[in-house]
Amino acid sequence: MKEDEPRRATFRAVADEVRERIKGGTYAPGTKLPTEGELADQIGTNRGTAAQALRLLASEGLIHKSRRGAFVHRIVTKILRDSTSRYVRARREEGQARGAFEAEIRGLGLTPSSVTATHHMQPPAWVADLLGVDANSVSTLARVRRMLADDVPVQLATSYLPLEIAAGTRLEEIDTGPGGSKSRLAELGHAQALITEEIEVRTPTPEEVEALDMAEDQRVFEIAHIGRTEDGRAVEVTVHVLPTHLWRLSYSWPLGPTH
Amino acid sequence: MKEDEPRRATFRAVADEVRERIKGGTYAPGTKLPTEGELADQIGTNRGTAAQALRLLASEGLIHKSRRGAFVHRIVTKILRDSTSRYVRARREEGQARGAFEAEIRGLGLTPSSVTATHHMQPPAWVADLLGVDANSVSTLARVRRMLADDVPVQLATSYLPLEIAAGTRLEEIDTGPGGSKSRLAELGHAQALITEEIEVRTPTPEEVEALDMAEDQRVFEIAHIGRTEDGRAVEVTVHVLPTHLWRLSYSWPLGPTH
DNA sequence: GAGTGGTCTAGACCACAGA
DNA sequence: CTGTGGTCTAGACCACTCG
Repeated sequence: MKEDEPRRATFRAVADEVRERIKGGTYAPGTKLPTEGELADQIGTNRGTAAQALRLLASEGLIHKSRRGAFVHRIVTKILRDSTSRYVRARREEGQARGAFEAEIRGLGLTPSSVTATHHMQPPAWVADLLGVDANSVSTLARVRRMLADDVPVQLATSYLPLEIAAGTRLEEIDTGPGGSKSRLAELGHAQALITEEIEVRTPTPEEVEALDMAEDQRVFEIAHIGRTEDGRAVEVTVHVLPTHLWRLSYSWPLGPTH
Repeated sequence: MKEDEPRRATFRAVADEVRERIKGGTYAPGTKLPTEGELADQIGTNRGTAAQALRLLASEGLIHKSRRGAFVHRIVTKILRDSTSRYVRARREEGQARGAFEAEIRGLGLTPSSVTATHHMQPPAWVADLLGVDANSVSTLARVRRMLADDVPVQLATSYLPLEIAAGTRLEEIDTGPGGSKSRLAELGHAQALITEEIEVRTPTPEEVEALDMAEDQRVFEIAHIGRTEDGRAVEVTVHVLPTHLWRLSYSWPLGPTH
């Protein structure tokens, strides 16, 4: 025998077991799981090991822990963010007013909601650099959104727009109207022609843990979305933060001749 | 006082401290860190807590643990994978022969290398479905690659090509020649016109933990890359697996009129 | 006040790698 | 053989939430 299995650690085996039950439907979404103590008794180990198993599942986003106990996460499927088509007008109108996000959530049979706030603020240095505005003064309008699906927070997004463009326009209002901010920018003479998105995965900040109701050892996508006009000037920078266990991202593009 | 800080857990504080030293350069890449026992003594706690701190850093990909101790990871920067431009001919030739990957790694001053193998194999069901081949027989050519940067494994990729297209061609060979498999497919009358990439983040499988030399609680990007011809037929499916702590992804695309 | 998870302590045994 | 991390045990105290 060439392969001697190194023995599956107890906490991993327990996690595997519970994971199967969740994916198999034995534990439905929203169900309360056994407490750490109960689980420890059931599997004949101590609380520390049971806790380790649950922590593993929580870090994967399968379960949600609170002071009241551990529960199967209410959203088990992944939401698709089709980045390429979500800014196309026809697509945005499918889901009505608030745009691409609503369509994405309704597509799963969930109910979207969101809270938006706007501020005038000093932008992060890298954003100021991109937008060509002053990094040391209040030079941008920030549109901050928190989005939910069936009351589960699923995304945070902050858009930065140069105040010299956005000040006093409908972009300052909570509802930017049909087509959203991209349409308003276009009307103001700043139609976007090229989009770039850069994606990283990292651990959430304490604020994100709070706002997205997640565990510190989960991960988020940080998507830096940059909109540029025909002449190459960046007129919008949006930072999207999404728990990785809730989303799939999709991109499509045409490929020119390869030879 | 409205905000009473809930006290930073010891293991998090220790992790913060070590993280700072790594990012600040006090601990250079490749340096050996204190052992769990030493660390515990230094901070006046026990081994379990020190281990918890190091485990946190390892899960972030900042350090690498082995039986010989914990070391600062040899690659601290993130490698940029510019998905949109990496398949453009001009870009691929910058880095020479093996294509986009070489350019990405050399751009960071690292030395790329890779190992490739090819097999005839039965494809996963979803791949068979996309390619329109039989899921229950040996219907695809699989090109399996393991890529390294300065001897650190950084990516696994498996390409599936329909055997009816690839059998007996240069696509079966280890080196597919200038321009890579996309160019060979084009020469065979299957030029790709539309690319789709779908991205998820998940925990690595045991095989990936082994092949990528990572910890079980780190994360990988799984990128499903699909190449379609002008008439919409999928002729190539490649699954890329990349540790999230080593890569940034970038996509760009033109935006049509928004109003 | 009782239940629950978050964290810490102070031990223990094991497998594996290097000397 | 020795040092190291991987894991487990069996306790403990705390803060928060609920009834």
